[in-house]
Amino acid sequence: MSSDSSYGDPATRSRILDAAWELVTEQGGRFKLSEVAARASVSRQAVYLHFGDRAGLLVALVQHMDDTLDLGESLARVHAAPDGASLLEAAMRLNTTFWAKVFPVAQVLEAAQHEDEALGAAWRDRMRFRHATFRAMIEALAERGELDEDWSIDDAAATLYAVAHFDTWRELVIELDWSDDLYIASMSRLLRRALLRR
Amino acid sequence: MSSDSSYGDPATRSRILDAAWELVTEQGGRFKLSEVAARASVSRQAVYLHFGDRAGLLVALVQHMDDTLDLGESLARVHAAPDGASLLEAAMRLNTTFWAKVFPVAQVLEAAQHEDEALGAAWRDRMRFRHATFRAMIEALAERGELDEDWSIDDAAATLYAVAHFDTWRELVIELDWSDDLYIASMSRLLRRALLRR
DNA sequence: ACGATGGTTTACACTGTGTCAACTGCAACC
DNA sequence: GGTTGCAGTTGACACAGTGTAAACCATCGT
Repeated sequence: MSSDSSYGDPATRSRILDAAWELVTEQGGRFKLSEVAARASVSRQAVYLHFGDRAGLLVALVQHMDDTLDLGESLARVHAAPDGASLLEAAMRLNTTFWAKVFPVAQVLEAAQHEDEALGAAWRDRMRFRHATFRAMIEALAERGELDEDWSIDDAAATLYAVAHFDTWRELVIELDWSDDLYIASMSRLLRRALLRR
Repeated sequence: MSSDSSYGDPATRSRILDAAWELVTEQGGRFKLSEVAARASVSRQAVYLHFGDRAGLLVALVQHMDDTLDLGESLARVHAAPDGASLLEAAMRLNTTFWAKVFPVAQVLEAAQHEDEALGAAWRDRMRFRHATFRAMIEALAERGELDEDWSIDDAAATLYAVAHFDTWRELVIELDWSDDLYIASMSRLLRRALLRR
């Protein structure tokens, strides 16, 4: 059972987490806990002491994902955009750098979320946070009168969130080998035309 | 290794496949081959004889996915739409019924595609087919002069494909609990405004 | 000197995958 | 009618990876 959330030396915990991150990046979901331990120069049991079990480690990885990326600052810059079109473009630029950084891990976590209760909850929680930030953007647009009246705030926010989600990015940038610029250009064109008042 | 593609009685093979489909629907990726065998009233070894290994079974499931859904007819109806807006709406209607049917299985397959070479190839192949059908729609729009000149055919097709992909649908309909109608309305509004000439 | 804390080492039980070999049941076929 | 061959069964086994348990060691604060 995914036990103790805080146990032992934080430094050790962090080394295990980093090792796990690397291994997931390299091998996807097939990584073994013994490998994680070896990579972190720690016994396999230390992993169990810190994270309880495999799922517990993955849950910790979800947190780690956001911690390494200080989104606060970047988001502030997005919100500073002068008009709707450039706000959407800035959002898509942040989006692609975000996914580029976390994508190997995000892929595994999203896949594994249905195998474990706690992991699913942690992942959904992060996604709710994302949804909220996109909603804030839509609200800003609406307040400035830039959101087209065809859209309700709820629907626009959800649509933006869903379209900016992981898989869409992965299909375009990874599978179809799009450049960041092409992704940013196409997605912001899509969103600008769809959401903004003409 | 994922051996013989054709061995033994097709009826037995089909029963195993159906059993696997059911179990994936119920339990996601956690299903055991022994359960599949039991459900199909067949020995566990029969599963190995027919599909080689776990991955081989999943690959067969990918095919099974499209076989059970005769898309040809539905696609013809979509293409019969009189104008761009109704074509996009019909496409999104087909899209939501399609994903609704296959989503538990698609979820597992998409997640597992990175664990196995052959499975990944099979899945990518199906997705390439999807991409091609969406591209055909964009080409039809372009020929009728309904595609806005802001878009190249390639970019429009890829964007449409990516936006209509599995995850976007899942986030909206499953996670946010949208109705089919709301999905269809929002997505076709998004696409109509973004892609069609004003 | 002492006990608590953080970690190691060794050992083991359990589950699910994949493989093997020997056997059965049932056709079709000369 | 016996032979051949295919489809599937049965039972046994090796192997990997997860998770648990107990005994042990090192170090630090008091």
